[in-house]
Formats: sequence, structure tokens, C-alpha cells
Amino acid sequence: MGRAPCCDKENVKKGPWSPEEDAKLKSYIEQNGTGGNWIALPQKVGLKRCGKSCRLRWLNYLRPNLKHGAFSEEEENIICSLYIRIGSRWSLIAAQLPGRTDNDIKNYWNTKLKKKLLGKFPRKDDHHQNQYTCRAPKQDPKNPQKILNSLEISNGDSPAGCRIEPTLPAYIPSSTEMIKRLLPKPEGTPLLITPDHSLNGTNSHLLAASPQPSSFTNCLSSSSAELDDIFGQFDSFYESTGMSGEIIGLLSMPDQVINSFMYPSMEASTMVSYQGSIGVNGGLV
DNA sequence: AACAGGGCCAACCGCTCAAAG
DNA sequence: CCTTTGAGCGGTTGGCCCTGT
Repeated sequence: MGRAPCCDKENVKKGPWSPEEDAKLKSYIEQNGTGGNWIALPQKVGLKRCGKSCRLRWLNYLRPNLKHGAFSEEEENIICSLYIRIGSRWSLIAAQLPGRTDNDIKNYWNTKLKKKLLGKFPRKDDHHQNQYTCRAPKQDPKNPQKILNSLEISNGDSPAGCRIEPTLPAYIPSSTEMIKRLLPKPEGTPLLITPDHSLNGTNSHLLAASPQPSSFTNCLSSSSAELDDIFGQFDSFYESTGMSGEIIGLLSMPDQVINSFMYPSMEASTMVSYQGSIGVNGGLV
């Protein structure tokens, strides 16, 4: 039953790769390819490494045409834009940046871009560590490009059915240009904004850009199942009408509205909603 | 010069899903 | 149909390096 064992875990080398190991692996793959079987590769190459380790080393460091230098401004913009839309799908983001690996992008985001982006938007109140949780669309394993094909980086439109809940602390955007990028709805788009009580105690928020906000105002509750149902209603609505729209995760709204959501005095069952529309500069009206 | 702290990044860990048997 | 493994992915860690004190 099952396949042959992967590798002798007791007898594999871990830690940094030596130049000799790199040379062996590179030379073998360049001459013979991977053979579609990473687990068998170390033995063929003559390395005391796990197949997974070989795969990682090849993909992240040894394979040809990899860029190792600093990221360009254009690359940064692409990463930011995609992260906001699809979350931490590093492999999908990497697919849009030739020569960059998912590991590279992930490291770059975690060490530089995240701080850079958040630094532009000082938080109103530091002890409110509010997080938006992300429900970007599940990748289709048969067609990983499907999501990306529906993305258009520059114009602010979002993929159909994409639910974007970036894991970013709540903040009030201060840059008009960034507001437009983060809240890329056309002027006049109606909005429904409600606290997401499904994330009990975190004061996270669920934001929705809806063509019919009033119809959803009264159906929110603390149950994540019901929130899923609401997402479903949005999906159905957009599908049946062909209109574009999705859940969005970043907002710009008046202080008093922010405050009414931020402060944790609400009961879990309390429902607060805000209805408005996106104004000329991306702010709420 | 010595140490602490933070940044950076390669590599590992652990999970999910599909495929092999 | 069930169990086990492989591939791929995102999250996390550990160690090196740099900078400030």
C-alpha cells in the first residue's frame, strides 16, 4: 500500500548548501532535467539531501534567469497591488515577476514592503491591532493562472468573485492616490460597511461594495456561517447581473464612523452598519 | 573592542491536495 | 475506496551581518 519511502530522514544533510553541492545539483539538472521526481533526484545526483531541499535550492537559487538584486519600483508596485487583491499568494505574485521567486517576494514583503506601506498610513490608535483577514479566492489547482488572468494590475478593477481581506492593521489612509489604489471602486459605488463579529474580540471589519447595500443591511450577525451566506449573496448577485463588485478590505471613512467600529464596547450581536458611496477621491460620501 | 538589537534571507517546517498503489 | 506519499505552497526560524551604543 502506498509509495516507497521518501528519503532516509535520519541520513540527510540539513542547513546551508556548499558550493560543491550546488555545482552537483546544477550540473545534473542542466544535463538531465529533474525527471519529474524530486525525491529520486538526490540519489541520482549523489547528494545526501532530501528531495524537497533539492527542489527548493534549485527553484530559489540555482535555476537560470533568476534575479538576485534589489527590487525595482515597478516590481514593488506590482507586489503591493497584487498583495492587496489576492493576499499572501506568493507563488501567484511571483508568476507575475519574471526572475523572482515566491521566497524572494515573501521575504521582501515581510522585511521591507510591509513596513514601507504601513509607514505611509500611521494608525489612528496603536493599541487597536485590528486585522482584516483575507479570503482571496481559492486557487484552482487545475488552472492556477485563472485568478491572475482575471486581475488587471493597473486599473483598479478586481477579479470577479474575489474577496479581498488583506491582513493589514486598520488605518486611515492619508494619500489620495493610495486611497484610489486601495479602494478601487468607481465614484458613486454604494458601500455597506459593517463590523465582522465572526472574529470575536478582534474588532475586525467586513467591508462590502455592493450595488444594493440596503438589502444586506439587516442580515448581518455574529455567525461566520451567516457571513458566508452574505458573501454568497454577493457572488450570486454579481453573477446574475454581470455587474462587478466584491468584498473589499480597506476603507476611508469619517472619524466618528471609524470610532464607532473600533471601540470594543459592542456586544457580539450588536449590528452597526454604515452606508455611503465612494466619492471623487476614493473617500466615503 | 565588545555587546545588543534589528534586518535580511536561505532553508526548514508543516499543511493541503492530488496521485500512486 | 482507503492509505500513504509527492509536490507545492505559505509560514516560520536560525544564523549571519550591519549598525548603534
